[in-house]
Amino acid sequence: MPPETRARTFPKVVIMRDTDSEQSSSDDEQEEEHILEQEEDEQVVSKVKDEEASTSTKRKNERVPITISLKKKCKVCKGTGHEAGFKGATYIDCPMKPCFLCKMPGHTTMSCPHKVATEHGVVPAHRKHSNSSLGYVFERQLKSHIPAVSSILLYLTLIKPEFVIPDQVNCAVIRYHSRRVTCLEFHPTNNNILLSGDKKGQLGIWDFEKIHEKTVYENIHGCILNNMKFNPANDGTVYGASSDGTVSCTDLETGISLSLMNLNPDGWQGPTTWKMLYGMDINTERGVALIADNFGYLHMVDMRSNQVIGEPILVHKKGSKVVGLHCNPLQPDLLMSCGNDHFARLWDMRQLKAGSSLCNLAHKRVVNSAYFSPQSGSKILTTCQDNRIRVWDSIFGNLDSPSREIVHSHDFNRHLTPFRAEWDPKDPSESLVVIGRYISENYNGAALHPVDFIDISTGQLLAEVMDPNITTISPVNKIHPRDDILATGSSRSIFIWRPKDHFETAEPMEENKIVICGGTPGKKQKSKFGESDDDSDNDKFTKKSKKAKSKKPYSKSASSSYKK
DNA sequence: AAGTTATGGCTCC
DNA sequence: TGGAGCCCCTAACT
Repeated sequence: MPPETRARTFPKVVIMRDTDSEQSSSDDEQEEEHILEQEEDEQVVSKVKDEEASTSTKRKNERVPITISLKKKCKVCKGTGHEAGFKGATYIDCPMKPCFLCKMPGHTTMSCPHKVATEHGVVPAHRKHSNSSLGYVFERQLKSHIPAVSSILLYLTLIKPEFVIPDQVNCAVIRYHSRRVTCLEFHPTNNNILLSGDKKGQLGIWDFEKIHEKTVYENIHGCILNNMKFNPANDGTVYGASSDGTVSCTDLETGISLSLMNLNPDGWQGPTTWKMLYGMDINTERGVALIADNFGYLHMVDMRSNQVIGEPILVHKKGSKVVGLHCNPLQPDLLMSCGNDHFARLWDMRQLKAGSSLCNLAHKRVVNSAYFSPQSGSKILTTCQDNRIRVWDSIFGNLDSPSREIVHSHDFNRHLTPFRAEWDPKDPSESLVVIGRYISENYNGAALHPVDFIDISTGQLLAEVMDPNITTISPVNKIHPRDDILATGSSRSIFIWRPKDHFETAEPMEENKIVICGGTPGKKQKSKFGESDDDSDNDKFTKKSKKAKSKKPYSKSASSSYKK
């Protein structure tokens, strides 16, 4: 499928704004004065209009002293002469602050070299070939697992497959959850089932083919469901790690849940003692669930006996949150953790004790996620709050510094679920990655937050998918393990995306399927999504859009923009 | 319909 | 090492 070029409309707008803001922000004093004068003029005209039109001629001469107090004041730096904030759908940065995107001083987001980048800013690798301790420990074992795979992978990396980007919303459940979505997981064997967790601790199960088949289990956790994982031995149950300090094992059919671990048996004793669980993964070989808390500790639960194993192990700075755990897909004894101490760390499960990490990957800020590549397990992908995605091309190479740093806007507002770059598990070249974008784009006058597809071998932005109906930020994304499907969690809603092809080749003008759930309809969503809100009451949870017309926004134009 | 709130991390002392 | 105060693109509620 030939890649499309990006719609020209909004970069144009951006560039014009860009020029404006550049002038006002970076010119020398002389010019600045001139600009201020202009601004004052504008202000005065309106002021004069408002006040006394009759004396306007007389006032004209007194303009300068009056208007000084009317100068634009920046709400960010409180300085004068410029203003930060939205101008329509375009956000104008405060020029006194470092770039909001790349964090470097001297320019704003608008003029950032990493913005509107077909190639995001990429720091190239220094390719030293030193052997890490990890190499010694795991290389032989791991490599013996994948001799054929690795050579094929090398080949495929050189000859990249055509990426298939799910760029159009196929169906959605609006206001499905009562709080923002925190995690998504596709069912390991049933292609149509998507699980979702939310900030309240609820677990949603949705069959997105039979879109009305959806359930929410409300009583499994008391607050944020941070991570979910399926038990490979039994895909009828799912494990959950929650900020309520418990690990759950839930039967998907019945919703009956076991609590495998409770770190707060004595209830609430204040914030200094309350334990929360974040990172989680399953070590299949050992039959254990690994869970990490907000005090820096790793816990283990035996999945057969449902008993806690051993004592918690300090894996990150004491008192810091461990937000991510991942077992290597080919060598489950190789574990990676990441957290608020600005590190991602590699561990050997066979000798797991405080301070015994094989390797520590330094980051500038909190690491939201750290994943091994899904097929060979030999690459590492991390998402850090310094607005950079980091890639290590080989765990056997030099791990002192990443192979690439890709600048990408995901430095998140505290009220959002942390962004995590996620691999496409189907991509044999292990280079396609999806991540939601925090910063908005002016898209035909609307500020939208796209979901980005990035080629992490080059840093290239392959596609940015968006939909005029999704006005909220989409921090949670997951690519289907077998189908060309993207699932997005945005605020309380969930969206399923498929490639344009799907709509063209499927039965003509396939109906888009939108289910609107209960709760007070948000203003925005009401107008954007509903044909009307009326009949949502009869079918207290569900609603289906009836006409292709009403889904116009979904059917063309706005969904995607490819870059070559 | 402006104001409120839930919140996390960073910086500064 | 701990707490107060700050913070730039939230979203949903009153």
